Amino acid sequence: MSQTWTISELAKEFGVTPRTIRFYEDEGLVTPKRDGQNRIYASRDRARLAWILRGRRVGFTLADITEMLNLYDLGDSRETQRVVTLEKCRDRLAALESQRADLDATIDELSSFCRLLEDWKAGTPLDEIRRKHNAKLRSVAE
Amino acid sequence: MSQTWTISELAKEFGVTPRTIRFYEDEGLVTPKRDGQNRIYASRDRARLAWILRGRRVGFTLADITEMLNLYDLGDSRETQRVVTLEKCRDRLAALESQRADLDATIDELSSFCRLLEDWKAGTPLDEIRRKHNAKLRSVAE
DNA sequence: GTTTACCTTTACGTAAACGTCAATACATGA
DNA sequence: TCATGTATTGACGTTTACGTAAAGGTAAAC
Repeated sequence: MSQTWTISELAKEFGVTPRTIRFYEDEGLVTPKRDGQNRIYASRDRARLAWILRGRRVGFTLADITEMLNLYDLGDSRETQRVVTLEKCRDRLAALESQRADLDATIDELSSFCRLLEDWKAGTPLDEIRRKHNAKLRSVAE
Repeated sequence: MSQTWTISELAKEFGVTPRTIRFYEDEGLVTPKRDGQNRIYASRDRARLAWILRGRRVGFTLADITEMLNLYDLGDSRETQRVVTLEKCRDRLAALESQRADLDATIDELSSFCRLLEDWKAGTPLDEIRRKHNAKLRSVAE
């Protein structure tokens, strides 16, 4: 038989509270089985939970995550339904990749500033540092 | 003299409402000059606004963004202060890069599913598709 | 001069994503 | 059997990030 988990085991593993997991259940994101009145989570629930939390970390709302999980849940093979799913899937991918561009730009800018701070540390005169680093930073920092 | 903008010009350009920009001012994220009682925004404000909105798009809270902008605002050259700033800056970068790993993983998984849908479209029998695509997807989708 | 079109402040409203009791059930070890 | 620990279901509270009137100032257009 395959492995199962209790709510607090998963909560501890993923660093969230049981309340959070129950909330996701209320929202229909996970659907654990029951042992009496206690919830028991199978590996599917665990995987979905991991997916939800990763989605949350990258800034998606639960509504977004719900939609993406629903994409996976497409069970039937109806052609039109599958085509719609594929479309939504591609839209989501486009959003994710646009977000990655934003993320890269943010990383670039912050690491530029980081290098400026490191140079400064070395005791270089201020105007030389200014010459070395572009004007993009100053436009934000004044 | 350098260019300036009104609140609604910036709102329109960045696709937010004036209310949002005023809110950011309340939070101390932008500090426009005044012409009488009307706000006038310089290029510094504009750049900061762009930074804020990009940070928002990648999932940071305004508190996070405030902290990052404060890093830039370091004006004095006190050594200990600068070292602390550099540390925070590196912490932020680590967070951003960890977030990018999450994002990449999400993109990978979603594009895998996308390819599965495309294969299915081609009319391949179901069990062949299952063989072709790994078990990772099924663990979420059942 | 008054309508139109913006701007302003103040203040209460709201949706999302949980936190935090409170009251209760159930198993288990002392 | 009684306490301890963990589970449950409501139900209300909280924070974030603005939305949405309400009530008014100012300046150009008609």
